[in-house]
Amino acid sequence: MTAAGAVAERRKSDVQSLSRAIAILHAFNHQNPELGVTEISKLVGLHKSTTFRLLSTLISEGLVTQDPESGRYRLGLGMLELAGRVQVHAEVRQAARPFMQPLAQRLGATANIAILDRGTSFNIEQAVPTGYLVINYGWVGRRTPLHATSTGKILLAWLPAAEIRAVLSEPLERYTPDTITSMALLEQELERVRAAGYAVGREEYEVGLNAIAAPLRDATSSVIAALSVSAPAYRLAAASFETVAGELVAAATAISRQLGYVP
Amino acid sequence: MTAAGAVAERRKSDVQSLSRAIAILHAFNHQNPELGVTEISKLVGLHKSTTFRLLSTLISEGLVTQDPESGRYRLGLGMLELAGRVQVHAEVRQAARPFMQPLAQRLGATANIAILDRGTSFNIEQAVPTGYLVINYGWVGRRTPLHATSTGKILLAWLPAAEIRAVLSEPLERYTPDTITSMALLEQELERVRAAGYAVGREEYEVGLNAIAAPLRDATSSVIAALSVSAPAYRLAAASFETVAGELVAAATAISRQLGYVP
DNA sequence: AACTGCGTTTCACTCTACGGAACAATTGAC
DNA sequence: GTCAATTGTTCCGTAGAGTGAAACGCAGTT
Repeated sequence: MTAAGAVAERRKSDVQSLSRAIAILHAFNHQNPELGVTEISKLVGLHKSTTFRLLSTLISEGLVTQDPESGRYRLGLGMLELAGRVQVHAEVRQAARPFMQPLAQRLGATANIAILDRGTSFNIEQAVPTGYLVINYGWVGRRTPLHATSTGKILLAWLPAAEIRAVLSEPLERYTPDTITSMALLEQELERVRAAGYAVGREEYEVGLNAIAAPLRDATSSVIAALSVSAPAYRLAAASFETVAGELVAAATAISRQLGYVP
Repeated sequence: MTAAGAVAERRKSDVQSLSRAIAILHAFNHQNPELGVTEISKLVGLHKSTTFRLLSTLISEGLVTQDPESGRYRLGLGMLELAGRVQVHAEVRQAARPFMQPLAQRLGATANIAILDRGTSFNIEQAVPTGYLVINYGWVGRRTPLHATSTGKILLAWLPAAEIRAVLSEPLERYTPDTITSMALLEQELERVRAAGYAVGREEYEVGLNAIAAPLRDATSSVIAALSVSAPAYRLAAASFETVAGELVAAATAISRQLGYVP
């Protein structure tokens, strides 16, 4: 495992300076939204001078901005501009959108859509309910571990057994006391998910956060994404899991139909 | 004016390969969400071989994906991942968010927040009403011209006269028959905006699309962003402008208060 | 079958990106 | 107040990384 943010091992066909620049971009995360040149150069493992030159270029292209007072760096608006043009899984997002806000509103929970990408559950769409102070905003673009989230379980459950093991090659990391860290237990859990048609996450990724997820299927009946609702445990309590799951599965099925799925 | 997507003139301190790679990223836009190597190389003005190498690197870093069948390229999920970490104007976005969806819902219009960036009105946040088929989704990250949009007028109106002229150095482009293309008329319009406290866009950017915008102010009373609602002209008709503006200004004031503004 | 387009690979050359060193400007310690 | 240790930034000679011409294999047309 390479250090977080460090420039990855270079494939010889790759353009070095570009790989390094992207490593710099990845140095900015939710813990470090603002960094200095020296700080970045240490994180990424580059010479200070090289880091500075790459940063300067990123600035003149708008992908990074510099605070004029502190001199520190942040990701810039150009990033948003480019992200708005991402069309990946546009069909799913478009089909799901009309259903998500009403679902979130009625359940008083944050609704998310996640897909399987590079061995993680990747959130591509979100809707939040209005009128609540405690909501999980800003999950679009975030990756979450497959074994510790309800969406992850959905994305795993209908995969061929061989692929499941391939995806979970690394040991299952523990995030909370309730995280499933044993492969055997996880396989039992996935079996339950397949039988029930939905997955539950009981404070397995963050303490105090519960979630339920259901599969989104396309015309070939394959599971292509997971629709989830999540909320603080006191609002999405274990007692209500079954009724919430009913509504969630109904919404997921409606979206799947839009995608050509015939039950 | 350089051709759209073409690699900009290079500042000698910039890292060439990186600037070129970002030019490639910008070749993907809403008209061209999917491109081939040759196509990109022509758009950006680079050798096909160079384009290919840069694209390969962008792929291995996740910023671009390639359709395995067609072999064509698109922007990848890594773009979303990085965009989710953009913290620019986070205070405004956070303060505005709780007000936007309800506002959008009650008015049956799309709500947007835009800031002034690089001589354009840049959308940084959006909320859409549920229950409508015709809505303008996906405007986050989009730039719109200052002289042809309601948000643009707001962002201009309270700027020092010198800065207004600096920002509008280029001739005012026409987008629809109703676009204001004369500087004199625009200045009259801005005077009206200052007097009324809100701005109107009457099919000046897209035919059939109306919008109203109001200023968001911070603790120093400066206008830092614009809050707008927009909808098809038949839903947001001229007759309702005044009442809608009332609600909009009320919401904008409430958000401004969150930002420390004291009226 | 020849042709034209595509995405991809190879390779020798040269220009470009690199990193050591020095810069001015802050910051913090004493 | 001074000194030392940072910071972000600039300069420059060198080496190696990135470049672009050419050719590749493969589809789809003509």
